[in-house]
Amino acid sequence: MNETSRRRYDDACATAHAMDLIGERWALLVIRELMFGPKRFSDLRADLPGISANVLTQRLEGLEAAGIVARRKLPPPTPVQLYELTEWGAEAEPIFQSLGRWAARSPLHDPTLPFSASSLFLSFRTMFDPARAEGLAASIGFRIGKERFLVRIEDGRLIAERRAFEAADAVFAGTASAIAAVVYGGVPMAAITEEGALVVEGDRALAERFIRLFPLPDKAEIASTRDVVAAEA
Amino acid sequence: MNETSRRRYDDACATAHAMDLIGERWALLVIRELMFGPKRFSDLRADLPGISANVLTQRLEGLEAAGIVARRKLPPPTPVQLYELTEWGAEAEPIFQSLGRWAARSPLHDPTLPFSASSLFLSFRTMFDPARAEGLAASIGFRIGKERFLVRIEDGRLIAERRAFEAADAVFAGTASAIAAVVYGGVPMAAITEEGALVVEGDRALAERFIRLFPLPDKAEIASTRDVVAAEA
DNA sequence: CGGCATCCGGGAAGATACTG
DNA sequence: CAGTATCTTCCCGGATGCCG
Repeated sequence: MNETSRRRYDDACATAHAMDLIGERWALLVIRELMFGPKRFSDLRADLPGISANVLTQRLEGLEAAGIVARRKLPPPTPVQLYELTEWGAEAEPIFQSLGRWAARSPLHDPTLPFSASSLFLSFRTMFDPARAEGLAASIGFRIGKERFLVRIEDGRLIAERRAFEAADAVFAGTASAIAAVVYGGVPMAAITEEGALVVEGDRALAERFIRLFPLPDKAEIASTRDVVAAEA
Repeated sequence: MNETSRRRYDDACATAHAMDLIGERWALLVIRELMFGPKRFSDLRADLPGISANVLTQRLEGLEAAGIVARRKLPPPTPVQLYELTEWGAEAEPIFQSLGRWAARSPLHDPTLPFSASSLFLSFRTMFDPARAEGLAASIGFRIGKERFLVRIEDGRLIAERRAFEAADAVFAGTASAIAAVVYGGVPMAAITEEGALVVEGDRALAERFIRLFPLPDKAEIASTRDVVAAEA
C-alpha cells in the first residue's frame, strides 16, 4: 500500500485532483461528519453506519496525509484522540452545497433513509431560503441524541452550530430523521410528535414557521423509465 | 446484478446520494468531458486517458440509468452514437466550480500533468476574475487538436463554448496543457511559442492580457499547529 | 474501550484481446 | 467505431485479534 501504487487520475484538472483527494469511498462523508467540529474515532463510526473500522482508519490516514484532517490528542487527564478538519478542510463546505443542491433533484433520491445530525444541519445551510425568513429573528435549539445544536436566524441569515445552549425560542428533540421528515418530507409536525419520535418545546408557531424555511428544488424529469429498468438488469 | 447489491450509502443526505450517483471512479470526469456538448464513445476514451473501454461502458450505463446522460443516435446517413448530458446533468456544473476552487488550494496538486480541453474551459469559467476584465470586450478562439472553442468576454462576464468560429480577436493554437502552462503555470508566453507548442495569432497584447484573467487561489498551509478549543460532548 | 494490524471473500477497476 | 470477453489486480467490507 505504498503511495505511488495508489489509483489516481493522471490529470492536471483541479476537479480530478479533488477526486484523488476525496473521491475514495466514505471520504466525503467523513469530512461531512467533521464539519461541525472535532469527533473521535468511535463517534465517526457511530455516525457513519456501514463504515468498517478498517476503512475509517485508512480514510483518516489519507485525509491527514492530504492536509484535510488533523488529529489532536487532549492532555493526559483524558487522553482522547480527536479528529478535526484543518482550515482548508473546512473550506470544503461549498462542495456539500453544490452536491446537495444538485442531488436533491435526483429522481432516485430516497429521503426516508437514516439521516445524520451533521447532514441535517448542513442541509439547513444549503436549503435555507432567506426570502422566507424575512423579518424573522429567532434561535432554535436541537437535542439529537447526546448532541446539541443551535440554529440562529437573523437578518435573513442562518447560523448553525454544534454547541450547548441555555435558552432558545423553540427546541426540537428527537432523531435527525424525524426532524427531516417534517422539514423535507412534508409530514405534519403533529403526526410525528404524537408518535413520540419528536418533541417540540417552546414557541410552537415559530417551530411551524421554521420547518418551512427550507424548500426543496423540483425533481428532474426522467426521459424514459424504460432505460432505468433496463440498466438494472 | 440487481440494484440492491450495488454498493451504496444508506443515507438520506443528498450529498451521500450525490456520491451514489457520481462517486464511482471516472463518473465525474465523464460528465466533465460532456459539459461542452455531445461526444461519442471513442472521443470520451481519447479525452480520458487511462479509462478502459469496459469501465467507460459501465459508467455511461449507470449515468444513463440515473438520468444524467442520454444517448442519441444520429439518422442513418451517418449512424453515429452520441452521449450527451441531460438538462439536469448539465446543472452539475457548480459541482465542478466548488471542487475545482477547493482543490486548486491543495498542496499536492500537480498542474504539470496532462490537461483536457474540457478541463481547461471549465477552469476558465471557474477562475475568471471579472475585476481583471474591467472594460474588456473580446473574443478569443482556440484550436486544440480538432476541436474549436470560442471564449467571449463582455460586461465582465465570460462565455466559453465549443464551436467553430470565423473571426476572433486573437487565436490560441496548441495543446490544452500548453495553454494551461501560460495561464496557470506562470510560464512566459514567448517561452512556449518559441518551442512551437503554442501558436498565438491576432492581437498579441490581448492574448497577454487574457492569460492574466484567471488568478489561482493561494495554496493551503500544511498546518501543524492550530488552536482549537476542546470539543463538547 | 479506542485504535490499528491481519486475514479472507466478493466485487469493482484495469489491461488486453477480440468481434460485429 | 463501439463496444464485449476475459483475466488479473486491488479496494472494500466483515471478522478477529492485539495492545495500550
